[in-house]
Amino acid sequence: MGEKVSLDAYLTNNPIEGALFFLGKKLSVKDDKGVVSGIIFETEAYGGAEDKACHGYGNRVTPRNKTLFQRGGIAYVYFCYGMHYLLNFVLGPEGIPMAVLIRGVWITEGKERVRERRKGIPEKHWADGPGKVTRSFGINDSDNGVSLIGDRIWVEYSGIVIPETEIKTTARIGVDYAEEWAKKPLRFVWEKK
DNA sequence: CTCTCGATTAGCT
DNA sequence: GCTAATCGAGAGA
Repeated sequence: MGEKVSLDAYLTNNPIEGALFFLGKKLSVKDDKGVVSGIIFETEAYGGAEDKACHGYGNRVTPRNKTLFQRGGIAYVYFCYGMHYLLNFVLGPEGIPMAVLIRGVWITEGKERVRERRKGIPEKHWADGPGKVTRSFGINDSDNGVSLIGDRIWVEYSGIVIPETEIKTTARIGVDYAEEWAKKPLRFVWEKK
């Protein structure tokens, strides 16, 4: 079992640094039936207040996004498209809206549990999208604001060091409305060779 | 109060 | 590649 990622890693004020940092790390979520874990392979960087694709754009605080303005090290979970929960890791000091969207995870532990939750879906597609990640891990709005260094959700060092050549950088997905921010290269995918 | 649309997914053509 | 599914947040009246 790897060392748990401590609070310091979440307090960066650079969302790109955060998004790259969490690639290759191991995410775990525990409930009364056990633990599901997996390696994060796709992330996107959001924030701060200038990012038109970020829910905290212009420092606009609303009931939904207030978690995003809290200090890093907690989960920002929100409901989207009427049917999906999306998981983010909040970054930075209090007052600055920054986060990493967790878009893809390779499930490594608790597979029986995920097989049940993702019934009928091939393993390859269990968690290869942000809404699929939350379904595989059983995350919902009750996890909004939960610590990422706690007993429910946590992240560990996996021992993996990803060669820079295996990290693909692209524009973020689904943010076409964000004008010039829609095209910025803030999505990071580990394409394992 | 009303209306629009979204940090998506799965299934079909 | 195309689109139905599905509903709450947020903005404006």
